[in-house]
Amino acid sequence: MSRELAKTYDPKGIEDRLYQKWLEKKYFHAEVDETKKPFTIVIPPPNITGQLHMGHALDNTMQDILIRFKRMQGYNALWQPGTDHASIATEVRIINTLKEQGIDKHDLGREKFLERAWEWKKEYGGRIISQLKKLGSSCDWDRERFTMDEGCNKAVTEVFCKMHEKGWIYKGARIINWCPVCNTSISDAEVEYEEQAGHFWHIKYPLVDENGKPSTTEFLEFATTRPETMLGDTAVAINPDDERYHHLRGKSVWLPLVDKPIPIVEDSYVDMEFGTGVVKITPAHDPNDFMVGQRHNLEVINIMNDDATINENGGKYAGMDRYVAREAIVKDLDALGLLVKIEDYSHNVGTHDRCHTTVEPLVKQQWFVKMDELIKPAVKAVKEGEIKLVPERMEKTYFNWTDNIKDWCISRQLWWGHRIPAYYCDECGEIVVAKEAPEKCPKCGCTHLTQDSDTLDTWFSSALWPFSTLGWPEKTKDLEYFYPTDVLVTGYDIIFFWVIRMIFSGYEQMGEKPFKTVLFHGLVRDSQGRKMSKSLGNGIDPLEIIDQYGADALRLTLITGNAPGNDMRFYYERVEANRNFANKIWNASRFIMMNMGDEEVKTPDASALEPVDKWILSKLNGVVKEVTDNMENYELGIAVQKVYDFIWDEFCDWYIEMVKPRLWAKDNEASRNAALWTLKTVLLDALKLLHPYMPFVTEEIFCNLQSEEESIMISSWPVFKEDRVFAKEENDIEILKEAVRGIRNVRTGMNVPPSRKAQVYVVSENENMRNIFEAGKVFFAPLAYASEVIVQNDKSGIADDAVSVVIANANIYIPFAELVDIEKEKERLLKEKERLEGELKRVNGMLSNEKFISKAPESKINEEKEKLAKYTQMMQQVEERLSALQ
RNA sequence: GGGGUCUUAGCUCAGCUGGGAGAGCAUCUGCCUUACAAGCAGAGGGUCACAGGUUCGAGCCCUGUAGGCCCCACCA
Repeated sequence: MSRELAKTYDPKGIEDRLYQKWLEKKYFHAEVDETKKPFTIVIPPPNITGQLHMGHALDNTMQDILIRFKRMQGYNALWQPGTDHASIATEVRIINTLKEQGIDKHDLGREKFLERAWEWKKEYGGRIISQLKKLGSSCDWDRERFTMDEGCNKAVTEVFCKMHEKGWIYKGARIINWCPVCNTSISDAEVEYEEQAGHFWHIKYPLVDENGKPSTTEFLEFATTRPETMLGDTAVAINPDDERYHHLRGKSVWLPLVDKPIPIVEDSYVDMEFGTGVVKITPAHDPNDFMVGQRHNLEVINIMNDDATINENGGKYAGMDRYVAREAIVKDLDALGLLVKIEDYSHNVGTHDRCHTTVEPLVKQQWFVKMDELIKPAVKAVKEGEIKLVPERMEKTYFNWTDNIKDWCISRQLWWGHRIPAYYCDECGEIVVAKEAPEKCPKCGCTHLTQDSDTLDTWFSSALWPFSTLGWPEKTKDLEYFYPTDVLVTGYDIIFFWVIRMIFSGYEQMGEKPFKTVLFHGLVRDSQGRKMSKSLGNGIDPLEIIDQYGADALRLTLITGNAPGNDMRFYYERVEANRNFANKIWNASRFIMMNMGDEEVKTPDASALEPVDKWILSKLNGVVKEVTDNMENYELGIAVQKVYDFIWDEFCDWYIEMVKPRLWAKDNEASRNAALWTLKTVLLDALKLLHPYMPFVTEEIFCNLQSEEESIMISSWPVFKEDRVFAKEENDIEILKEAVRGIRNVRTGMNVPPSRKAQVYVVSENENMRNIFEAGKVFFAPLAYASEVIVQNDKSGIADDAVSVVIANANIYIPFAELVDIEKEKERLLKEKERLEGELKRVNGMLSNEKFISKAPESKINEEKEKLAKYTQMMQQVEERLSALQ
C-alpha cells in the first residue's frame, strides 16, 4: 500500500471530495433513536436573499464544532438546517429588480408578484446552502426547511388563531412606526436611531382671547424639530406644577395656518426645565403625544399619507412631501410673525433598519401581540437558569428588553410573507380569524368575505423555528425526541428580534423552553475594527478565503483568540498562520507514515514503552481533559488553542525529534515499534480533538493513516484515561527538556553552529538525576548537539574552563576549549546568579511572612518550600562555578 | 439619562473559580539538521489605563477617575 503524501497540504479538491463522501455516507443524517441521547441545534435560518458573509461563517463554524464534538461523543446529533423567507428584505430586492425592468409592483398585482418571489426563492434560496457546505457544515440536509413551507405555514396559522382566541393577538389603532419608502409598518425593534443634524424651530401660537379670536399681544412659545406636524396639533401642554403658566389653565391657543383653537392641557410628561416648558401635542404623529392625547381625550388627526406626503387634513399643504411642507410652513409662520428663531440642533432620528429612511410615527389599524403575560415565563426561565446565556452578561441586555416590553406590531403591508388569517365580511364588517377561509359570515350569513391583505412580521415565523421545523403542530416523534434543543448559536445583535421571541413562543406553544443554552458570538470586523459593510466595501468574502487557504484555515481563524460574545478583527496574516498549522500537521503525519512504511504497528507491552512515550501519552491525556472541559463550557477558543499548542510544541517540536533516533536505529525492533505506536496513537487522538475545528485536513490524514477506518467524524471522542497518567515520566522529561534548552541557549550565545558537536558531561550526585539522563541519552545527545554524553557523579576529567549549564540537582559541562571566552562565561554566570538571587528573595519573602504561613493553603506553602530548596541548591552550583573560573 | 464592555509586548488578542505575565504576527540572530523554509533553534520587548480599597497575596474581586466601543431610552 502506498502512503505517499504531497509535501504541502493543498485543500483544493480534497475538501469537496471529502464533503461529498460525508454526504453519500449520510453521516449528517439523524433519526430518532431511543437508544441514544439526542443533541440538537437548529440553525439560525439565513435569508434566501443572502450571500455567505463572515458572520455566517463564524456562526456556522461554531455550530458545526459543537455538533461534530457531540456526534463523536456518541450523541445522536441533529443539526437542523433551513432558510428564512425574510419578508421585507426579499420583497425590497424583488421590487428593485422589477424596477430595473420598468415594472411597478402594483401594476403586476399580488398574485404575479408572489410568483416572481417564489421564482426568486427557487433561484437564490439554494445559493447560501451550497455556500454553507463549502464551510464544512454538517447539517442534516435531508431535513432542510423553509419558513414558508407547508409545515411552517401551518404552525404560523395555528399560533395566530390560538393566540387570537386567547386575546393575546388583537387588532387596534395604535401609534406605530411607518416606513414611507417600504410602505409598511415596522416594529420597534426595527427602528434604528441615528444622530442627525437638524433644526430647532422656535414658534409661538397666539392665545385665544375672550372673543374666541387669536390674540395679537399674547403668545405661547415652544420649540419643535418637526414643524410640519403642527397641522395635526390638537393641544399644547404645560406641566401642572409650572407656575409660570398657571394663569393659562383652562385656556386655549390659536393654531395658525389651520386656523382653529386648541386647548392648553396640563400633563406631567412636560419637562419644565426643557425649553420654554411648553410642548405642542400631535397625537397622530408622536408616541409621547399619543399617550398625552389618550389621557386628555384629544382628537387624533392624521395628516400624512403612506408615502409621507401631507393628506387632505393638511389643507393647502396637501400633496406636499413632509419636508417640502416643513419649509412651506416655516415660511408661512415667519410671514405671520410667529417664527421666533431657528437653532441648529443635533438629535436622534428613528430610521428603518433596512433602508434607513426616517420613519414616521403614525396611528393606524394594525395587528399586535400582547406581551405582558407572554413574556413572563421567558423572564423566569433566564432568571432561574432554566435557559443559560453564554456569556452571562447577555442577561442584562435580555432583561433590559423584557422589562420595557411593549406590544409587538406584527402586521406588515407587504405581500411576501404569511398572510394574516383574518377575514372581513364585506356586508357587516365582522372579523373572522380562522385556519381556513370561512364559507360565510357567522354574523350576517353572507358569503362575501375578504382576507386581510397584510402579512406577518418575518420574525413571527422564525420565533416558532425550533419546533415548527420538528413537525409542530403535529405531535411528531422528532418533536418528542429532539425538543427542547440543546444550544442556540447566534449573534448578540438579534437577541431582541429572535432569541427572546423564540423563548416566549417555546413556552407558550410547547410549554417548554426551545433550547437549554444560548451561545452568543460577536461581530467579525475588518482589520481596522470597522463593521464589514457593503457601503464601505470592506467586506471579506469567506468563499475567497476558503478558495485561497482552505475552509479549515478559515474556521480556525474565526475561532482562535476569541472569547464568547466578543467582537473580533479579521486578518489575512492570521488565516495564513492557520493554513501553516494545517500544513504542519500534514507534514507530521507524512513523517509518521513514511516511517511506518508498510509494516504493521503492534500494540506494545506496557513495559516496552519508554519514558518519552509515557511522557507524551500523559501530556495528551491532560490535553484531552482540558479540551473536553473547555468545549463543554463553550470556551472554543481556549480549547482549540490547547490542541494547537500540544500538536505543534509538544508533539512536533519535542516528541517527534526525541524518537527519531529510535526510528532510524536498526537494532531494537521493540523500541522502534513502541515509538511508532505512540506516534500513531497520539496523532490519532490529537486529530480527533482537532476534527471539530478542522474537519477536512483531519479526515484526510485519518483515512490515509489507517485505510481501514472510514471516517474520523464517526470515530469516538478521546477520553481521559487514569492508566495513562505518568507523573514521574512527565517530570523527568521536563528536566531533560530544560537541560536541552539550557545547552542550546549557551551555544547560540557563543555562536556555535549546530554542525559543531561537542562532548556533554552531566554531573550529579543525585542517582535519580543520573538515571534520567542515562535513560534519555539516545535523544538527549542529538537535541543537545552532543558528540557524546557522559553521565557521572563528580567533576573528574572535566576541564575547568568548560562552559556550564546549571539546572536543579545537576551541572552540565561542555568543554569547548578554544571557543570559550572566560570573561563572557563569567558574565553569563553572574547574570544567572542575579536571576537566582531575585527568585530567592521572593521565595524567602513569602516564607518569612508569618501571615502567609498561617493563612495560605498548605499546598502553596510546600510549593514555595520546594522552590526554596531548588534555588538554594542551584545558587550553590553557580557560585562554585564562578569561583572555579577565578 | 440607563446599562454593558474594553484599556495586557510594536500590532491583534488570550489569560477559567486571585498563588511567580502568554500566543500569533512583526523585529533581531543563527540554521536548507534525511516531515515541514507555510520550517527549525534562539533573542529582545509589558509600573497588565490611572488612583484608592479588600487580601498573606490582585491582570483577575470592590470603589472611583480618564479614554474608546456597543446596546437601550429619546427632552418636544
